[in-house]
Amino acid sequence: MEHRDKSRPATIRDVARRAGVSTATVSHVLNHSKPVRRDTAARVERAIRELGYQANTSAKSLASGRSAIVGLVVSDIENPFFPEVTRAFQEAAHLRGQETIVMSTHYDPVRTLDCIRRLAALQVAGVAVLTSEMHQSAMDYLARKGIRAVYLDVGKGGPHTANIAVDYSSGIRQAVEHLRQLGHERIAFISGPLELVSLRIRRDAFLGAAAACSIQPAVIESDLTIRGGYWACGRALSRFHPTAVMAANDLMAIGALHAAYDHHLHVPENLSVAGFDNILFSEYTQPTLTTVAIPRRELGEMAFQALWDLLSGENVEGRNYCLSTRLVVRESTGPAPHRTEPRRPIGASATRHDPATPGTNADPSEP
Amino acid sequence: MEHRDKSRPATIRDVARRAGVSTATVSHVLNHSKPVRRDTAARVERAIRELGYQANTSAKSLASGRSAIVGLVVSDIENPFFPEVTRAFQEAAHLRGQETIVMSTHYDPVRTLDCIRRLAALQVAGVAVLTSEMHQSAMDYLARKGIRAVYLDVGKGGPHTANIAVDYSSGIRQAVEHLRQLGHERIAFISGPLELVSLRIRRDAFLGAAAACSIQPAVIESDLTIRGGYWACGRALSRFHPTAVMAANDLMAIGALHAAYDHHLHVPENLSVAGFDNILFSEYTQPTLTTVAIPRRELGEMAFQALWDLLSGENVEGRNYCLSTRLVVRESTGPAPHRTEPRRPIGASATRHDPATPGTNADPSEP
DNA sequence: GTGTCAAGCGAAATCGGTTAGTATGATGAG
DNA sequence: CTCATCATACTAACCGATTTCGCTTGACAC
Repeated sequence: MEHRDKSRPATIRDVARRAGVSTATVSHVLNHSKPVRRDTAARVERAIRELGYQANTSAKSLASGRSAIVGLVVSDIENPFFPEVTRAFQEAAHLRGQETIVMSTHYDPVRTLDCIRRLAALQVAGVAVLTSEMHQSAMDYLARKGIRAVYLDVGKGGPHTANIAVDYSSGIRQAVEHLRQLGHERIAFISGPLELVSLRIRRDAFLGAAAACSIQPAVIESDLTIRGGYWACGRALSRFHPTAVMAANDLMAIGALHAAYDHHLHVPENLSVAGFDNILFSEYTQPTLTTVAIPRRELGEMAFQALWDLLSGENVEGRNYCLSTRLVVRESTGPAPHRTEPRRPIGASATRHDPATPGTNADPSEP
Repeated sequence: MEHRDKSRPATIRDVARRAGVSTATVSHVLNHSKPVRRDTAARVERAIRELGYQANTSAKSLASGRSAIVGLVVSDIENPFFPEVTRAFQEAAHLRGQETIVMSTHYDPVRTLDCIRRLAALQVAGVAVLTSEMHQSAMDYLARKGIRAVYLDVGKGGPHTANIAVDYSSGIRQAVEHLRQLGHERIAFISGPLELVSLRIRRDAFLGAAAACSIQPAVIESDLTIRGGYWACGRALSRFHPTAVMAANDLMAIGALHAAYDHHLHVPENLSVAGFDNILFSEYTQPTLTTVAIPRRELGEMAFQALWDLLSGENVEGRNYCLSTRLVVRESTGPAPHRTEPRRPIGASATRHDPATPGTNADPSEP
């Protein structure tokens, strides 16, 4: 029971007075910034406990020039991919006594810069930018301000910056080879907007793998949403006649699943579908989705770890980290329909439910 | 081109010097805290622009006693329900120049208190606690520290606190009545852990509505996950033989959909399924999910608005806000199977994929 | 011309920490 | 016994804003 309780919170001076030491000593006990004799430290700690003292973070960061807050910039917090990354990052940060401010850019480079500016104004110690949608100016800005930064998929780390490279190719190659082994020879790739760096990378990985397997590829650009995947798959089916489609993220793959359904195509008997990301829901679609997993928890943890290394080491030249991806085979991929057979069965026998399902489109057959 | 650029960032003193005024005046121009003559203000603003001055937030919050950061505490950032709420909140906050720190409690009251403590240490101006899983002590803590707070579903707002009440009952009643009109008389309710306040509220709403419609209810407790919903639905089917199940959230409803599938039950011909939350994916399940929508954007915006009112007004007695829910009918609910017929069809004719059985079920029309 | 009042502005204290630089006492060597 | 040396702890100058209080000035009434 402290009489201070009812007035304002205890300050470092209160603690110092009660422990019979100076504020400097209290500070050193708190931060282990200089050795303090055991018994002195004990007295200080006791005083801290008795007063329920909690350091004022504003004062701390004003005096020290850095706050105990780090920034995390992601593309889209509503894409189920990111909350998991965020959580892992945040938990790792918490273990080091750092709080995290999360900001979402919605894939817009201008917003990315805005977020970075706002974070800089908060005196954050460091920033992890887990979106590739960003102009060079954003990186320059952080470098100029001396703010440590971790990036995703953007070249090499430099001084005060690290980079995490996701090895999209390996997972995508696995997926393509998997499809090839199942006999697929025409595969459509549903990409996201190709002005986005990370999507160009995925597309190129796909094209590379396809070439290596002598598969005939097609690329359709869409917008990363379920609707976009639906639309793109419909388009691919009518123009390209693939036996399999692969989407650049799971949301679009889910859209593709629906498109197949509306085209009276069984998945995987008549059409194989593969996704990318391995979001939680990919395990619960009908049929469950074959997809390329990118380890989200690891990504979040690695991002913070990289940032922490930059923060704690002096002049650490930024390292480069790498994260691999791998194929997860589920039900949505299967053997390619036999070549000589028509790929699309006719009539009700292909429908999944009651044929009167609304939204059923006319048979999208092509010449 | 400022020569300061290469040294340290400009301070308020630099601005004052350049504008030929005192720091006090600069501060007043910045915060409109006192009237300043137009031409003086113009000089100050010009200096600010020329120096690229950005106020140091740490200093600001140290001096003023509050930071421009607000806290948002949610139950589970990985549940797709919350990112959307978060985003709306964050955008509303941004419009008022506030940054947001989001923390996730995973439905654990102890963590909730921990989050609140950490936020308090950051001198946040206010906190929105959008989880009901919290002990009284957490609210007391905030009250004692004088931190403005907005709560969800916990009684009335008090001094410096507001409350948002979600009207679960209306949406749930709509759902129950909807099912009753379709002829359902035995409905199982898949609840989440009943030690959680918000789930007791939902269960009670369900039981109340069921009683009013003379429906025979059953309640099964589960854990809010897809797996949990799967398990609970299986259990309900074997023990209670419902013609419809309603889940306390969409994730469990999705699990129920899968359970029905594995029990060879068509949805909705043999079993109707309804969810709660209207998460994005409920629109893309197979079949699409009938569910009770709770307006997420509105919730986020309302939460911030309530907080802002508490922050800007003096001594505003906390208001009570209310948010209504409404039923969204999709494909997963349909007429109850005819009473005199067996509820569970036998054999392959009930499977989803085998198409050879159009019209397998009796005409579900009622007498 | 004088008194009153408000508006506009500045000097300086303040917020609660950090951290150089310095003082103190104990210890050991010469 | 004296003087470095070392380990500890203190003094006090910051960090960059806000905010109180008092001073100057000009407008206006009488």
